[in-house]
Amino acid sequence: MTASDSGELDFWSFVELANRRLSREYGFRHQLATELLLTLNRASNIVTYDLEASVHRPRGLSWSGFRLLFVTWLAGPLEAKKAAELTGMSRAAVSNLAKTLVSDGLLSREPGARDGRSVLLSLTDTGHQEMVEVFRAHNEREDEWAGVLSPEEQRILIMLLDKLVTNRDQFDVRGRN
Amino acid sequence: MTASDSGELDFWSFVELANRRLSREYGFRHQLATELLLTLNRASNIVTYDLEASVHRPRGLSWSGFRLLFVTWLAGPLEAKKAAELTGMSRAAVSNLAKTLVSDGLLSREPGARDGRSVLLSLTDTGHQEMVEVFRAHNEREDEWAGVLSPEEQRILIMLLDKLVTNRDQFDVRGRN
DNA sequence: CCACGCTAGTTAACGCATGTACTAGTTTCA
DNA sequence: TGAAACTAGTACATGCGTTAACTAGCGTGG
Repeated sequence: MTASDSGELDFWSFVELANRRLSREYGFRHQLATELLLTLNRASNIVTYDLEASVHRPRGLSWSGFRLLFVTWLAGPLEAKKAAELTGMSRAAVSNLAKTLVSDGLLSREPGARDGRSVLLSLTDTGHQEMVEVFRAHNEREDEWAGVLSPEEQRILIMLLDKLVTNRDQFDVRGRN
Repeated sequence: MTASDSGELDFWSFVELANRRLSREYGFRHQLATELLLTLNRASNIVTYDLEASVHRPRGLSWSGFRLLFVTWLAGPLEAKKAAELTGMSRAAVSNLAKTLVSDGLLSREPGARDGRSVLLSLTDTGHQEMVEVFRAHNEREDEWAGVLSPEEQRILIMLLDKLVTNRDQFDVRGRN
Protein backbone atom coordinates (compact mmCIF):
# COMPACT_ATOMS: atom_id res chain seq x y z
CA MET A 1 0.00 0.00 0.00
CA THR A 2 1.39 3.33 -1.03
CA ALA A 3 0.82 6.74 0.42
CA SER A 4 -1.38 7.61 -2.50
CA ASP A 5 -3.66 4.71 -1.73
CA SER A 6 -4.00 5.74 1.87
CA GLY A 7 -5.09 9.25 1.04
CA GLU A 8 -1.94 10.87 2.41
CA LEU A 9 -0.80 12.36 -0.84
CA ASP A 10 2.56 14.08 -0.99
CA PHE A 11 4.66 15.02 -3.99
CA TRP A 12 6.28 11.64 -4.44
CA SER A 13 3.21 9.55 -4.04
CA PHE A 14 1.53 11.90 -6.47
CA VAL A 15 4.26 11.29 -9.04
CA GLU A 16 3.85 7.57 -8.52
CA LEU A 17 0.10 7.80 -8.89
CA ALA A 18 0.42 9.99 -11.97
CA ASN A 19 2.81 7.55 -13.61
CA ARG A 20 0.49 4.67 -12.97
CA ARG A 21 -2.61 6.37 -14.30
CA LEU A 22 -0.92 7.98 -17.29
CA SER A 23 0.41 4.68 -18.50
CA ARG A 24 -2.32 2.24 -17.48
CA GLU A 25 -5.44 4.29 -18.07
CA TYR A 26 -4.33 6.56 -20.86
CA GLY A 27 -1.43 4.75 -22.49
CA PHE A 28 1.04 7.62 -22.39
CA ARG A 29 4.57 6.41 -22.88
CA HIS A 30 7.11 8.89 -21.58
CA GLN A 31 6.73 8.46 -17.83
CA LEU A 32 10.35 8.99 -17.01
CA ALA A 33 10.42 12.28 -18.90
CA THR A 34 7.38 13.50 -16.99
CA GLU A 35 8.92 12.50 -13.72
CA LEU A 36 12.19 14.19 -14.58
CA LEU A 37 10.67 17.51 -15.55
CA LEU A 38 8.25 17.53 -12.64
CA THR A 39 11.14 16.93 -10.28
CA LEU A 40 13.37 19.50 -11.93
CA ASN A 41 10.71 22.15 -11.76
CA ARG A 42 9.90 21.40 -8.18
CA ALA A 43 13.49 21.36 -6.97
CA SER A 44 14.22 24.68 -8.61
CA ASN A 45 11.12 26.31 -7.18
CA ILE A 46 11.76 25.12 -3.65
CA VAL A 47 15.36 26.25 -3.59
CA THR A 48 14.63 29.57 -5.26
CA TYR A 49 11.73 30.32 -2.97
CA ASP A 50 13.81 29.60 0.09
CA LEU A 51 16.70 31.79 -1.04
CA GLU A 52 14.39 34.63 -1.92
CA ALA A 53 12.43 34.40 1.32
CA SER A 54 15.34 33.86 3.67
CA VAL A 55 18.04 36.01 2.09
CA HIS A 56 16.75 38.57 -0.37
CA ARG A 57 13.28 39.74 0.61
CA PRO A 58 14.38 40.60 4.14
CA ARG A 59 16.92 42.97 2.57
CA GLY A 60 14.43 44.47 0.20
CA LEU A 61 15.58 42.68 -2.95
CA SER A 62 13.46 40.55 -5.22
CA TRP A 63 14.93 37.37 -6.67
CA SER A 64 15.15 38.98 -10.10
CA GLY A 65 16.61 42.12 -8.64
CA PHE A 66 19.33 40.04 -7.08
CA ARG A 67 20.03 38.19 -10.30
CA LEU A 68 20.36 41.37 -12.28
CA LEU A 69 22.67 42.95 -9.71
CA PHE A 70 24.64 39.71 -9.53
CA VAL A 71 25.51 39.55 -13.22
CA THR A 72 26.16 43.27 -13.31
CA TRP A 73 28.45 42.96 -10.33
CA LEU A 74 30.55 40.16 -11.74
CA ALA A 75 30.41 40.74 -15.46
CA GLY A 76 31.25 44.41 -15.17
CA PRO A 77 29.37 47.14 -16.95
CA LEU A 78 26.94 45.32 -19.18
CA GLU A 79 24.61 46.26 -21.98
CA ALA A 80 21.00 45.69 -20.97
CA LYS A 81 20.65 43.16 -23.77
CA LYS A 82 23.51 41.08 -22.41
CA ALA A 83 22.15 41.28 -18.89
CA ALA A 84 18.85 39.92 -20.18
CA GLU A 85 20.60 36.99 -21.83
CA LEU A 86 22.65 36.12 -18.77
CA THR A 87 19.77 36.32 -16.34
CA GLY A 88 17.29 34.68 -18.69
CA MET A 89 14.85 37.59 -18.42
CA SER A 90 13.22 39.48 -21.26
CA ARG A 91 14.67 42.84 -22.28
CA ALA A 92 11.53 44.50 -21.02
CA ALA A 93 11.96 42.90 -17.61
CA VAL A 94 15.53 44.18 -17.39
CA SER A 95 14.39 47.63 -18.38
CA ASN A 96 11.68 47.74 -15.72
CA LEU A 97 13.86 46.25 -13.06
CA ALA A 98 16.75 48.58 -13.83
CA LYS A 99 14.44 51.52 -13.36
CA THR A 100 13.62 50.54 -9.81
CA LEU A 101 17.18 49.53 -8.94
CA VAL A 102 18.44 52.86 -10.23
CA SER A 103 15.97 54.71 -8.06
CA ASP A 104 17.08 52.56 -5.12
CA GLY A 105 20.57 53.83 -5.75
CA LEU A 106 22.04 50.41 -6.41
CA LEU A 107 22.42 50.52 -10.16
CA SER A 108 23.69 53.12 -12.56
CA ARG A 109 22.63 53.45 -16.16
CA GLU A 110 24.60 55.37 -18.78
CA PRO A 111 24.36 55.53 -22.55
CA GLY A 112 26.68 53.14 -24.37
CA ALA A 113 29.69 54.77 -26.01
CA ARG A 114 29.92 52.79 -29.22
CA ASP A 115 26.23 52.22 -29.87
CA GLY A 116 23.89 55.12 -29.32
CA ARG A 117 20.95 52.83 -28.73
CA SER A 118 22.49 50.81 -25.95
CA VAL A 119 22.57 51.38 -22.23
CA LEU A 120 25.39 50.31 -19.96
CA LEU A 121 24.45 48.99 -16.56
CA SER A 122 26.90 49.07 -13.69
CA LEU A 123 26.75 49.01 -9.92
CA THR A 124 26.95 52.16 -7.86
CA ASP A 125 29.32 52.09 -4.89
CA THR A 126 26.35 51.43 -2.65
CA GLY A 127 25.22 48.67 -4.97
CA HIS A 128 28.64 47.11 -4.88
CA GLN A 129 28.84 47.14 -1.09
CA GLU A 130 25.31 45.79 -0.91
CA MET A 131 26.12 42.89 -3.22
CA VAL A 132 29.21 41.86 -1.31
CA GLU A 133 27.13 41.89 1.83
CA VAL A 134 24.08 40.12 0.40
CA PHE A 135 26.11 37.53 -1.39
CA ARG A 136 27.77 36.53 1.84
CA ALA A 137 24.40 35.41 3.19
CA HIS A 138 23.34 34.03 -0.17
CA ASN A 139 26.44 31.90 -0.52
CA GLU A 140 26.16 30.48 2.97
CA ARG A 141 22.60 29.50 2.24
CA GLU A 142 23.56 27.97 -1.10
CA ASP A 143 26.14 25.91 0.70
CA GLU A 144 23.54 24.61 3.14
CA TRP A 145 21.44 23.45 0.20
CA ALA A 146 24.24 21.98 -1.85
CA GLY A 147 25.79 20.43 1.24
CA VAL A 148 23.37 17.51 1.32
CA LEU A 149 25.13 16.28 -1.82
CA SER A 150 28.78 15.29 -1.95
CA PRO A 151 31.01 17.43 -4.22
CA GLU A 152 31.06 14.46 -6.57
CA GLU A 153 27.28 14.33 -6.71
CA GLN A 154 27.12 18.08 -7.19
CA ARG A 155 29.44 17.86 -10.16
CA ILE A 156 27.41 15.08 -11.71
CA LEU A 157 24.21 17.02 -11.17
CA ILE A 158 25.67 20.12 -12.80
CA MET A 159 26.91 18.05 -15.70
CA LEU A 160 23.54 16.41 -16.27
CA LEU A 161 21.59 19.66 -16.00
CA ASP A 162 24.00 21.22 -18.42
CA LYS A 163 23.65 18.37 -20.85
CA LEU A 164 19.89 18.64 -20.61
CA VAL A 165 19.83 22.24 -21.79
CA THR A 166 22.82 22.50 -24.09
CA ASN A 167 21.93 19.64 -26.39
CA ARG A 168 18.74 21.39 -27.22
CA ASP A 169 19.75 22.48 -30.69
CA GLN A 170 18.48 19.10 -31.81
CA PHE A 171 14.95 20.51 -31.82
CA ASP A 172 13.78 24.08 -31.92
CA VAL A 173 13.31 25.44 -28.46
CA ARG A 174 11.14 28.40 -27.66
CA GLY A 175 13.24 30.94 -25.83
CA ARG A 176 12.50 34.49 -24.81
CA ASN A 177 12.23 37.10 -27.57
CA MET B 1 41.72 32.38 -23.50
CA THR B 2 38.13 31.89 -22.51
CA ALA B 3 35.01 33.33 -24.02
CA SER B 4 34.70 35.72 -21.12
CA ASP B 5 38.09 37.18 -21.87
CA SER B 6 37.18 37.75 -25.47
CA GLY B 7 34.02 39.65 -24.66
CA GLU B 8 31.71 36.95 -26.01
CA LEU B 9 29.95 36.24 -22.77
CA ASP B 10 27.47 33.39 -22.62
CA PHE B 11 26.04 31.61 -19.62
CA TRP B 12 28.90 29.21 -19.13
CA SER B 13 31.69 31.68 -19.54
CA PHE B 14 29.81 33.90 -17.13
CA VAL B 15 29.71 31.14 -14.53
CA GLU B 16 33.41 30.61 -15.03
CA LEU B 17 34.10 34.31 -14.68
CA ALA B 18 31.90 34.56 -11.62
CA ASN B 19 33.67 31.66 -9.95
CA ARG B 20 37.03 33.23 -10.59
CA ARG B 21 36.12 36.64 -9.28
CA LEU B 22 34.13 35.40 -6.30
CA SER B 23 37.02 33.33 -5.04
CA ARG B 24 40.05 35.39 -6.07
CA GLU B 25 38.81 38.90 -5.52
CA TYR B 26 36.31 38.39 -2.75
CA GLY B 27 37.37 35.17 -1.06
CA PHE B 28 33.98 33.46 -1.17
CA ARG B 29 34.30 29.75 -0.65
CA HIS B 30 31.29 27.88 -1.95
CA GLN B 31 31.82 28.11 -5.69
CA LEU B 32 30.41 24.71 -6.49
CA ALA B 33 27.19 25.47 -4.63
CA THR B 34 26.76 28.69 -6.58
CA GLU B 35 27.38 26.92 -9.83
CA LEU B 36 24.94 24.18 -8.96
CA LEU B 37 22.09 26.47 -8.03
CA LEU B 38 22.68 28.80 -10.95
CA THR B 39 22.56 25.83 -13.29
CA LEU B 40 19.51 24.32 -11.64
CA ASN B 41 17.60 27.54 -11.85
CA ARG B 42 18.55 28.10 -15.45
CA ALA B 43 17.72 24.60 -16.61
CA SER B 44 14.32 24.71 -15.00
CA ASN B 45 13.50 28.11 -16.45
CA ILE B 46 14.52 27.16 -19.98
CA VAL B 47 12.55 23.95 -20.03
CA THR B 48 9.50 25.48 -18.39
CA TYR B 49 9.48 28.46 -20.70
CA ASP B 50 9.71 26.22 -23.73
CA LEU B 51 6.87 23.97 -22.62
CA GLU B 52 4.66 26.90 -21.78
CA ALA B 53 5.40 28.72 -25.04
CA SER B 54 5.24 25.73 -27.35
CA VAL B 55 2.47 23.67 -25.78
CA HIS B 56 0.29 25.57 -23.35
CA ARG B 57 0.02 29.21 -24.38
CA PRO B 58 -1.06 28.32 -27.90
CA ARG B 59 -3.99 26.47 -26.33
CA GLY B 60 -4.87 29.27 -23.99
CA LEU B 61 -3.43 27.75 -20.83
CA SER B 62 -0.86 29.30 -18.56
CA TRP B 63 1.84 27.11 -17.07
CA SER B 64 0.21 27.32 -13.65
CA GLY B 65 -3.19 26.66 -15.12
CA PHE B 66 -1.82 23.49 -16.65
CA ARG B 67 -0.22 22.39 -13.41
CA LEU B 68 -3.39 22.87 -11.45
CA LEU B 69 -5.47 20.99 -14.01
CA PHE B 70 -2.81 18.28 -14.16
CA VAL B 71 -2.89 17.43 -10.46
CA THR B 72 -6.66 17.71 -10.39
CA TRP B 73 -6.90 15.38 -13.34
CA LEU B 74 -4.70 12.65 -11.90
CA ALA B 75 -5.25 12.97 -8.19
CA GLY B 76 -9.00 13.04 -8.51
CA PRO B 77 -11.21 15.54 -6.76
CA LEU B 78 -8.87 17.47 -4.54
CA GLU B 79 -9.22 19.99 -1.77
CA ALA B 80 -7.77 23.34 -2.78
CA LYS B 81 -5.26 23.06 0.03
CA LYS B 82 -3.94 19.78 -1.31
CA ALA B 83 -3.78 21.14 -4.84
CA ALA B 84 -1.66 24.02 -3.56
CA GLU B 85 0.75 21.62 -1.87
CA LEU B 86 1.12 19.40 -4.90
CA THR B 87 1.62 22.23 -7.36
CA GLY B 88 3.82 24.25 -5.02
CA MET B 89 1.59 27.31 -5.30
CA SER B 90 0.15 29.36 -2.48
CA ARG B 91 -3.46 28.77 -1.47
CA ALA B 92 -4.31 32.21 -2.74
CA ALA B 93 -2.87 31.39 -6.15
CA VAL B 94 -4.97 28.24 -6.39
CA SER B 95 -8.03 30.19 -5.41
CA ASN B 96 -7.45 32.85 -8.09
CA LEU B 97 -6.55 30.35 -10.74
CA ALA B 98 -9.50 28.13 -9.96
CA LYS B 99 -11.80 31.08 -10.47
CA THR B 100 -10.62 31.62 -14.02
CA LEU B 101 -10.49 27.91 -14.85
CA VAL B 102 -14.04 27.51 -13.59
CA SER B 103 -15.21 30.35 -15.79
CA ASP B 104 -13.38 28.73 -18.71
CA GLY B 105 -15.48 25.67 -18.06
CA LEU B 106 -12.53 23.39 -17.36
CA LEU B 107 -12.76 23.09 -13.62
CA SER B 108 -15.60 22.51 -11.23
CA ARG B 109 -15.70 23.63 -7.65
CA GLU B 110 -18.05 22.20 -5.04
CA PRO B 111 -18.19 22.46 -1.28
CA GLY B 112 -16.43 19.65 0.56
CA ALA B 113 -18.73 17.14 2.23
CA ARG B 114 -16.85 16.44 5.44
CA ASP B 115 -15.40 19.86 6.05
CA GLY B 116 -17.66 22.83 5.49
CA ARG B 117 -14.73 25.15 4.91
CA SER B 118 -13.14 23.16 2.16
CA VAL B 119 -13.70 23.19 -1.57
CA LEU B 120 -13.33 20.20 -3.82
CA LEU B 121 -11.81 20.78 -7.22
CA SER B 122 -12.45 18.40 -10.07
CA LEU B 123 -12.35 18.51 -13.84
CA THR B 124 -15.43 19.06 -15.92
CA ASP B 125 -15.93 16.74 -18.88
CA THR B 126 -14.55 19.44 -21.12
CA GLY B 127 -11.61 19.87 -18.79
CA HIS B 128 -10.94 16.18 -18.85
CA GLN B 129 -10.98 15.96 -22.62
CA GLU B 130 -8.82 19.04 -22.83
CA MET B 131 -6.22 17.58 -20.48
CA VAL B 132 -5.95 14.30 -22.36
CA GLU B 133 -5.46 16.31 -25.50
CA VAL B 134 -3.01 18.83 -24.08
CA PHE B 135 -1.00 16.24 -22.26
CA ARG B 136 -0.39 14.37 -25.48
CA ALA B 137 1.52 17.34 -26.84
CA HIS B 138 3.08 18.07 -23.47
CA ASN B 139 4.39 14.55 -23.07
CA GLU B 140 5.87 14.44 -26.54
CA ARG B 141 7.68 17.65 -25.83
CA GLU B 142 8.89 16.38 -22.48
CA ASP B 143 10.28 13.37 -24.24
CA GLU B 144 12.20 15.54 -26.67
CA TRP B 145 13.81 17.31 -23.75
CA ALA B 146 14.54 14.27 -21.67
CA GLY B 147 15.70 12.37 -24.74
CA VAL B 148 19.11 14.00 -24.79
CA LEU B 149 19.85 12.01 -21.64
CA SER B 150 19.93 8.23 -21.46
CA PRO B 151 17.32 6.61 -19.20
CA GLU B 152 20.16 5.86 -16.82
CA GLU B 153 21.19 9.51 -16.70
CA GLN B 154 17.59 10.57 -16.27
CA ARG B 155 17.21 8.31 -13.27
CA ILE B 156 20.40 9.62 -11.71
CA LEU B 157 19.28 13.18 -12.30
CA ILE B 158 15.92 12.53 -10.68
CA MET B 159 17.62 10.85 -7.76
CA LEU B 160 20.02 13.73 -7.20
CA LEU B 161 17.33 16.40 -7.51
CA ASP B 162 15.22 14.47 -5.08
CA LYS B 163 18.06 14.14 -2.63
CA LEU B 164 18.72 17.85 -2.91
CA VAL B 165 15.25 18.81 -1.74
CA THR B 166 14.25 15.99 0.57
CA ASN B 167 17.21 16.17 2.90
CA ARG B 168 16.30 19.71 3.69
CA ASP B 169 14.95 19.05 7.16
CA GLN B 170 18.54 19.48 8.31
CA PHE B 171 18.02 23.23 8.26
CA ASP B 172 14.86 25.25 8.33
CA VAL B 173 13.66 25.99 4.84
CA ARG B 174 11.32 28.80 4.00
CA GLY B 175 8.36 27.37 2.16
CA ARG B 176 5.09 28.88 1.03
CA ASN B 177 2.52 29.73 3.70
C1' DC C 1 23.94 58.66 -49.73
C1' DC C 2 19.69 57.54 -48.29
C1' DA C 3 15.77 54.36 -47.64
C1' DC C 4 14.82 50.16 -45.81
C1' DG C 5 15.34 46.71 -42.52
C1' DC C 6 17.22 45.42 -38.20
C1' DT C 7 18.29 46.03 -33.33
C1' DA C 8 18.30 48.22 -28.32
C1' DG C 9 15.51 49.92 -25.20
C1' DT C 10 11.20 51.66 -23.28
C1' DT C 11 6.29 51.91 -22.48
C1' DA C 12 1.53 50.23 -21.84
C1' DA C 13 -1.87 46.80 -20.99
C1' DC C 14 -2.54 42.68 -19.11
C1' DG C 15 -2.13 38.33 -16.42
C1' DC C 16 -0.70 36.08 -12.58
C1' DA C 17 1.41 35.25 -7.89
C1' DT C 18 2.29 37.09 -3.50
C1' DG C 19 1.23 38.53 1.42
C1' DT C 20 -2.21 40.25 4.40
C1' DA C 21 -6.41 40.55 6.36
C1' DC C 22 -10.78 38.74 6.68
C1' DT C 23 -14.86 35.22 7.01
C1' DA C 24 -16.48 31.13 8.36
C1' DG C 25 -16.16 26.41 9.87
C1' DT C 26 -13.68 23.03 12.99
C1' DT C 27 -11.27 21.28 16.99
C1' DT C 28 -9.72 21.35 21.58
C1' DC C 29 -10.11 21.34 26.28
C1' DA C 30 -11.37 23.41 30.63
C1' DT D 1 -20.82 23.24 26.34
C1' DG D 2 -18.69 27.15 24.98
C1' DA D 3 -14.55 30.10 24.30
C1' DA D 4 -10.11 30.15 22.24
C1' DA D 5 -7.07 28.50 18.88
C1' DC D 6 -6.64 26.93 14.54
C1' DT D 7 -7.56 26.03 9.58
C1' DA D 8 -9.65 26.52 4.59
C1' DG D 9 -10.68 29.55 1.43
C1' DT D 10 -11.19 34.23 -0.57
C1' DA D 11 -10.69 39.47 -1.51
C1' DC D 12 -7.65 43.00 -2.05
C1' DA D 13 -3.58 45.64 -2.90
C1' DT D 14 0.81 45.28 -4.73
C1' DG D 15 4.66 43.92 -7.46
C1' DC D 16 6.62 41.84 -11.19
C1' DG D 17 6.94 39.58 -15.79
C1' DT D 18 5.03 39.05 -20.35
C1' DT D 19 3.86 40.47 -25.14
C1' DA D 20 3.09 44.02 -28.41
C1' DA D 21 3.70 48.41 -30.14
C1' DC D 22 6.64 52.17 -30.39
C1' DT D 23 11.04 55.29 -30.66
C1' DA D 24 15.39 55.93 -32.02
C1' DG D 25 19.90 54.60 -33.71
C1' DC D 26 22.60 51.55 -36.77
C1' DG D 27 24.10 49.51 -41.17
C1' DT D 28 23.53 47.76 -45.76
C1' DG D 29 22.82 47.76 -50.62
C1' DG D 30 20.68 49.90 -54.43
